Amino acid sequence: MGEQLRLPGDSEHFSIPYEKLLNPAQFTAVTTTSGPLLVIAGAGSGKTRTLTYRVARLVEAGVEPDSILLLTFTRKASQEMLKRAAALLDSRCNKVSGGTFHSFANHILHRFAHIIGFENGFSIIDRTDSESLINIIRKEMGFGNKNYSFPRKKTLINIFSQAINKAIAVEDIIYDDYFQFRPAMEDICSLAREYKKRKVEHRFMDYDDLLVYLLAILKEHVSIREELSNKYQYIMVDEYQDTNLIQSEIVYLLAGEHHNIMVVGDDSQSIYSFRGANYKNIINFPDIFPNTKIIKLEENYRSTQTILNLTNIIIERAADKYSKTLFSQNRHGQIPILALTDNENSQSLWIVKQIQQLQKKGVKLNKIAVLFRASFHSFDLEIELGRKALPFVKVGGFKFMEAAHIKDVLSHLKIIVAGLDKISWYRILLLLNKIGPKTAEKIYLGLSYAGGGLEGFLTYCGSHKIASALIPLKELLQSIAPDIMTVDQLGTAVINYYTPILQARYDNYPKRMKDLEHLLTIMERYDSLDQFLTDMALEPPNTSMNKSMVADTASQNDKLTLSTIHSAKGLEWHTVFIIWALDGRFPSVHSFYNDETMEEELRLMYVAATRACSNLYFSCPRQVYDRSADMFLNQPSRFIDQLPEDVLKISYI
DNA sequence: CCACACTCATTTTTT
DNA sequence: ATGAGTGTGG
Repeated sequence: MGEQLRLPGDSEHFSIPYEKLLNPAQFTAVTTTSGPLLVIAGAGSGKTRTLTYRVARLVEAGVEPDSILLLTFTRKASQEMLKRAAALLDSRCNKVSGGTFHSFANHILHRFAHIIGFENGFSIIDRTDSESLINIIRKEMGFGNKNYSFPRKKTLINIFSQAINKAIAVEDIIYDDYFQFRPAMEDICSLAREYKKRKVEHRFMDYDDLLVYLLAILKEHVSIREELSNKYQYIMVDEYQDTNLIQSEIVYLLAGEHHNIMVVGDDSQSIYSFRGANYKNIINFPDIFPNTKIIKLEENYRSTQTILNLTNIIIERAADKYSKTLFSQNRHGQIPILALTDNENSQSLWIVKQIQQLQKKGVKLNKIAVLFRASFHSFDLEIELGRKALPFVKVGGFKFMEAAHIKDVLSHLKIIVAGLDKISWYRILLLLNKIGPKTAEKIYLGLSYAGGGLEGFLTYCGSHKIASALIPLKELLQSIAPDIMTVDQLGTAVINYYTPILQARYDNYPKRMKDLEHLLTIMERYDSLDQFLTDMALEPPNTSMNKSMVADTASQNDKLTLSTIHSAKGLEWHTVFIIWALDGRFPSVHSFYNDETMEEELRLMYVAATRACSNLYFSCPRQVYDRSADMFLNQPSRFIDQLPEDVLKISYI
């Protein structure tokens, strides 16, 4: 265990001077290539750097690139790391297997789909699709019309998803966390069963299914598990604190044959429990893999010591953690400031003023970020920024792929690939005049009776009234030849057809039209419609502007960032503003009576504050009334309240 | 019976 | 900016 990989040459023959370029802890992490390894990487401690060098090291030592598996939180992260590794060493690093758990699962399941009963493949449905399907079923089964309250579709999918990701029965989730829906328990459970059944019938997989089926295959088919484990001889998992139970089991089985498994993470930065992430995975890792070597990276290369003094205090209050204290060589810096303002708007104005002053001092806008707990927290600020013509990009919150008009266009494309996709047919049909839910159901039944797909639909004839309503759609689908047309030709055809509908439905259609043009430019890069749709479900672009596609002029790149804290994970800025640092907003009132949720809010504040390199500001209005909780919020966030003057300065605006 | 226009409420975080 | 619920009119 812990023995170093020795291959022809040994260390003096490595072309990269690892020892010189890394600090001692990083160097040990990079050169410990066999056996289980847990790296606790504090914020800004060079985690990405360590992973990158480790990939290069393995490849340089002669390991086949595609037998290295690098699992990351976003595909962007893995591409970035492999790109950097390739720049360090050579292009072999680009052949390393990598991606998110979900994209990896998709890749494997594609190969073994027949084993789990998906002989004809499957398509991936995103969260909104799941919601629509649940809603369709709910209406069919007549739930929600009774005298007790029934959860809305968002809540339902949350319940189902938590049940799966935490391996808890739906009944128990309701009993523990959704007490108000206990009268509807029976209905909810049968809805859950029906949802599961319906997904199989339609060959749909939601995000959770990807992981569940992968785990099932690994568990039940020893030969496949061994084959995969032998193929992926070196496994690395980034952001391990945000994995859930299923993911940790997948990792365990994949590493089963060799235990060459390195996980990197920071239990203090676990912020995804709402989707089943469990920071205990990282705490328990050494128990699951005996003889785990543990390395802590504690030197911070990002922030000044004045910022770390504050963040260390914040995280000290966390109950259960690998204790670590970050330190920086950068001793001097400005003490973080908490600004108390009269109300929400004066908070926005204060932020704008600070940003303008920073600009005068020569700080570029793209070095500044405003972070917040929930995406609607920035609405007022967005208006003020607009007034002062300060350009910004917003990350997180409402997503490009979830906008109604994008989903509309995608639905038309989906029925070309999967002719019986009920979710998409519904969506398309409801766009037409004279067609509501009932008629849509009728048409759907008719076209599936006729064999489904384009042909089924084209041969379907309903009553006169229905037939005339369907004429434009039939014309579109008649003109489409999926085998001959390119992906963007198909997209163009659909968008041309959809444009009049868009104009009739939305006052702001020019803006939405631009989004559709953007969608087309993405489609141009694909030569398989199926692949395009899969990627849109698995790795949707999360801002409406894709940086790599815009010419890199200085002015276009120099924008302020507005971001949810979740979306800011792993990033850093010269100056960071954390707005709404108000007790009740952050932490949110929803977490007041739940210790575990409160702990997570604390970690979230830690993540936010550790994004800052030089300047860190908090702000909050002195008092606001919260209607839903029926209380006045008038205390700064408990995570930064009552701190000594030399750690946090308070400023009354 | 069914579509549609209108109202009101409601928003944590996301692969 | 959407979703659910309600009343009207076809």
